[in-house]
Amino acid sequence: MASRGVNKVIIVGNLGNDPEVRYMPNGNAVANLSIATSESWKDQQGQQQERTEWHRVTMYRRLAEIAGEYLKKGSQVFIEGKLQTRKWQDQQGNDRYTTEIIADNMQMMGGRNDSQGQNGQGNYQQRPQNNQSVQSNQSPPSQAPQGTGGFNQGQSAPSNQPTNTPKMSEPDIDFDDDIPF
Amino acid sequence: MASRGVNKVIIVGNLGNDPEVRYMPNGNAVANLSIATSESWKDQQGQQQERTEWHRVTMYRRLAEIAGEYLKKGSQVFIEGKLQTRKWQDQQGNDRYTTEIIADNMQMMGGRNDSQGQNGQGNYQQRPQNNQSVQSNQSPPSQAPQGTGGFNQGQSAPSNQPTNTPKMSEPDIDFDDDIPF
Amino acid sequence: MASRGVNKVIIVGNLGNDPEVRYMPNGNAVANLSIATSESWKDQQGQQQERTEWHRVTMYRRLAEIAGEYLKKGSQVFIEGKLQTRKWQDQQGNDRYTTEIIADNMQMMGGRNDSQGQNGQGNYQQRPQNNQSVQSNQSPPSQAPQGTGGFNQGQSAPSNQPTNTPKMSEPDIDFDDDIPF
Amino acid sequence: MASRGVNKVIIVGNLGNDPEVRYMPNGNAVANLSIATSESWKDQQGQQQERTEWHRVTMYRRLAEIAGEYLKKGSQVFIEGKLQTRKWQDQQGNDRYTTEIIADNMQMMGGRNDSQGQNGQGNYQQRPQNNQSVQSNQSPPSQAPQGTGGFNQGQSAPSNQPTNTPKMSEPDIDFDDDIPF
DNA sequence: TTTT
DNA sequence: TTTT
Repeated sequence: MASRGVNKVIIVGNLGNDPEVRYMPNGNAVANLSIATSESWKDQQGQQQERTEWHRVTMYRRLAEIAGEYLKKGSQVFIEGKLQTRKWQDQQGNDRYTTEIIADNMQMMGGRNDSQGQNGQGNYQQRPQNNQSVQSNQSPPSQAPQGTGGFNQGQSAPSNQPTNTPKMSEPDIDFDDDIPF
Repeated sequence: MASRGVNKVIIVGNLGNDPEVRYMPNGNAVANLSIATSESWKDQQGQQQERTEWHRVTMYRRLAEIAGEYLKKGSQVFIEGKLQTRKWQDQQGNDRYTTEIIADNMQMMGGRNDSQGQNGQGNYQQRPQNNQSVQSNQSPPSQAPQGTGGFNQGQSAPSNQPTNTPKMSEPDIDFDDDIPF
Repeated sequence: MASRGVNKVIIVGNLGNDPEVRYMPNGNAVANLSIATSESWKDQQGQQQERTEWHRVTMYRRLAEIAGEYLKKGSQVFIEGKLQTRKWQDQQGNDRYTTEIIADNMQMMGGRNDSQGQNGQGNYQQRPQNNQSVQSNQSPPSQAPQGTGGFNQGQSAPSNQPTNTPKMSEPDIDFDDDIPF
Repeated sequence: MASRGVNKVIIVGNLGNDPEVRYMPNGNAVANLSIATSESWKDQQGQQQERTEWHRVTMYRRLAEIAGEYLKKGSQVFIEGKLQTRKWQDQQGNDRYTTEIIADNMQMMGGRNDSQGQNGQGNYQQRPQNNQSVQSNQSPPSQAPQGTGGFNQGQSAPSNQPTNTPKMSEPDIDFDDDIPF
């Protein structure tokens, strides 16, 4: 109910690979995504520079299933979650630490990146089957006072379907053995 | 379950007045807070400038009760929520709009950092009695999927449908005359 | 340099109309966008409910120009900015208040919404001419567009010094009659 | 100017130790902070559970100096920044990765809410030496402590304790053996 | 109306 | 290692 602190991460980036979805013994899904965000700037010499940051994102349950179904390599996605560093042992028995973003909210961007119908986009939040987690942002209309309604609500409609998303950077190959991420 | 879009606000500021707490017919608490954030900068003349922004924040249920109990004029607080503009009519019958931050997460600041006693500070998130809304950030160890099955729901979660969503919103009557904020 | 408080808004939504871009006497661009975010949930009766929230977003300088060039009705966009409520007088001389999101960072989603090549997407932030980094939250009164001319305009904001900051943003003339948004 | 993606972290937590401040050859300060955020919940058995997450935070220049001057073990602070994972080699020559939060905005919490004196609190953001505004998300390589001296390393540096940090940044001597964080 |  |  009460905790001390805020631990929030928000990223908008592209998947370097298709999501990896596994299932727990209890049937819950777990998805691992590798998402890239990049920033570019000019250095002192006026040279354009770019740096790509790869984020390891983990999702559970329904969110994991949705990711596995709608996201793929190259997909652009908005992720909201928290940071979590877990400890593990490598083959030599050394302690290792891997930091991941545990997602609790996801918004697929750009609709179709494979150009078809319209869909495959939307905001999904953790919404445990029993009644756990979740997020409030979208929670019911909390106080929803509205009333009339009126205009504009049509909502605007998005569009952006034809997203020919990209090759993205780096093949992102490898990620071998010992590397936690 | 799914929504399109992200609507998030994060502020850290000070209360301009003690929280105003009211109770709905159904017994739920509603709190209204006026929170200031300010920024300062130097203008071209090198003059120090400052601008204060006042935010109208609304909280419901448990969060409202906690605010009423622990916050007061001058308190520094971290608020996370969403924007919501509601329409109302002024005395002349004109449509008016007021934008508020509907909070779903609160972190009282200012614990003792000067090493003395301790006090009421901590992070509180919407955690409806029935089991609605809420936020995930703090949700149980969300990563913790494995294992059993159900668990986790402990607090964290909310479940979105069984949301006894509420009438909540209460007409929001009152708020006097003409001033929206 | 130092300010008290944090005032941050993050939304991902769709434009309800094409951006409205105007130019200040000093040549700086100002763009007004109407962006929708929506959330859906099931009420107690199990009925699917939806609520759309419309956000008024204002951008300055370079960001405004980019918005005018690449965004259109329906475009999905990520916006980061701060809340700002400005006071104005309606025709009856009554005080009115309108809350806007002053954007300092924008990320066009979904690449092409018109289906062509790949592009038209990317993250743009307020970035002073000298080419530093920037962001507005704390930045000087990023909204501060007006005034002279010159500098900083690069994009909206930053620079913390030469900001001819302002007495708030432009009168915001125009916007018709009575409706604040 | 333009980048693809958003990489943002927001935490509110307490320092586990006094900040470690070092200076680069070029005179720029670099601070390493270890900040804890915790969440609590009840497990299936109704047992109160708690999990603490430790975040490694790195700041540069002015922000680093302010942190060194005003923060200390136990201080509560709001941090906004971006995630950055740097690669380094351990003694066995294995690749290791450490994820840090490169801060570009800081708000010291805990001013007096109990009405007494006043103190060192406030929001400080990255503000390049030339005195512009700044922020890092998009900012150029904000970590890029320009100037000479091996700049950019700026970023890697830190390590707050056991970091066998890497070549990257600065000598970054010390920091023991194998543990990255 | 807060805070610095 | 913090904090509650």
